[in-house]
Amino acid sequence: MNYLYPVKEEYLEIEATSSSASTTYERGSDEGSMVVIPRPMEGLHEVGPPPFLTKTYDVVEDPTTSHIVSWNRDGASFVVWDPNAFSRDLLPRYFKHNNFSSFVRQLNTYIKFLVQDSMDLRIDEGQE
Amino acid sequence: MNYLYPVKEEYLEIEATSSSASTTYERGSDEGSMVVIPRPMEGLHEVGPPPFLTKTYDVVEDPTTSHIVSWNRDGASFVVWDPNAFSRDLLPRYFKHNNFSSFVRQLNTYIKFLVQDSMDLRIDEGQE
Amino acid sequence: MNYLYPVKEEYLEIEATSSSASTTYERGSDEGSMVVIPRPMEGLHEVGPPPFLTKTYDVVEDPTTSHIVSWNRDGASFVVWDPNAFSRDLLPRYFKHNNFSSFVRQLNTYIKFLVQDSMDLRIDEGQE
DNA sequence: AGCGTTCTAGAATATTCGGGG
DNA sequence: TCCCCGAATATTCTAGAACGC
Repeated sequence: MNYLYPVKEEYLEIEATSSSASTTYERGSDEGSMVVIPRPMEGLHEVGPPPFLTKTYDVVEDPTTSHIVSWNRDGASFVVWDPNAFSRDLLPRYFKHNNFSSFVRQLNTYIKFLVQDSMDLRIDEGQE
Repeated sequence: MNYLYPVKEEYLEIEATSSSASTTYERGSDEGSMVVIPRPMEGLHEVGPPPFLTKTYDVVEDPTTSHIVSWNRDGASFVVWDPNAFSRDLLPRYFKHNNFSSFVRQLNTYIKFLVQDSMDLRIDEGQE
Repeated sequence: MNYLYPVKEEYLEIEATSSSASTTYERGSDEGSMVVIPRPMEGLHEVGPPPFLTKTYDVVEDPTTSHIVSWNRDGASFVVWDPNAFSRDLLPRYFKHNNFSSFVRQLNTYIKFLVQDSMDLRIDEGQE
């Protein structure tokens, strides 16, 4: 029922640099949401989740850049610890831009699809 | 009889200096797909796969040009590592043109025939 | 205010070894077309031509890259002498991609807006 | 009678910009 | 630039249509 878009497991290599404020984006409060949902075979034209979500998942998941962005302790949100490095170094690796606001615009676009039933969405400020 | 399952994914490096862009097309996961159907003599009008697919299979298979185009690691897709060389050097060997877009048009045409019952679809990215 | 009249024709030499294919796109026959509209201060929201058209005009105008793309002799069209170099080297300078097909898609999109009253349309072919 | 090649357009997602909470 | 959203343009992928052979 309330689940996130089915996401395929994919891993990419990344790296990063440093500094500044941080922002937290929340996802469903119910435990391990945004996990990979198995896809039934009968869906011929089943498509994966939107590229934006898989890319976002990938960049957050990447352990080599967890000092820039990572899942929160509860696993229900992710935190951008270093927006500058995130914009400058990480975004161009996944998207055709390096604007934090463009990333947020997409996030807001897909939140509505991710929110099922009663999912919360909240933005927190993180501290270095 | 799933020959090939080509699909849409293109990986681009903006700072291309010579030939950095690569394109991935998929095929069915079952091994040995896109084989030529044996034609018994009495079956005069039996036909093999469409010429486009056999040609595509041939060019992807050719080990001497694997630096330009080759099967992906998983064998479920093929990657055009060097679209420029692919268009310029390989397409004319098999087709009456050297336009990448014409090749893609044909790929899209045959996707519908290639899609069978329960094929998986997966996108991989190639790196230079 | 007919800026440009891009159109469809592609001339290809099959035996291309490095960069032999060329493509011609047309513009209106009236001189000085596709100029930037001057913006007076009071017209805060006055807009010039669509970014795509100004960028296209710029790249065609640039005398340092006329061996890759330039106006045709009659000035009514422009020719992409070297599509490979155009895609690889020039497109990324102006756009967020290096795909010739994406450029062509935009051209086709703006054709409808560029066509005015009774503009002539003519296709020329360029030779290396 | 398709099959191939070309040109153009539809559709979906992505990026930018600006306005209203 | 705090956050979210609508809208316009951009980029990608796929398909329609015309034409030739």
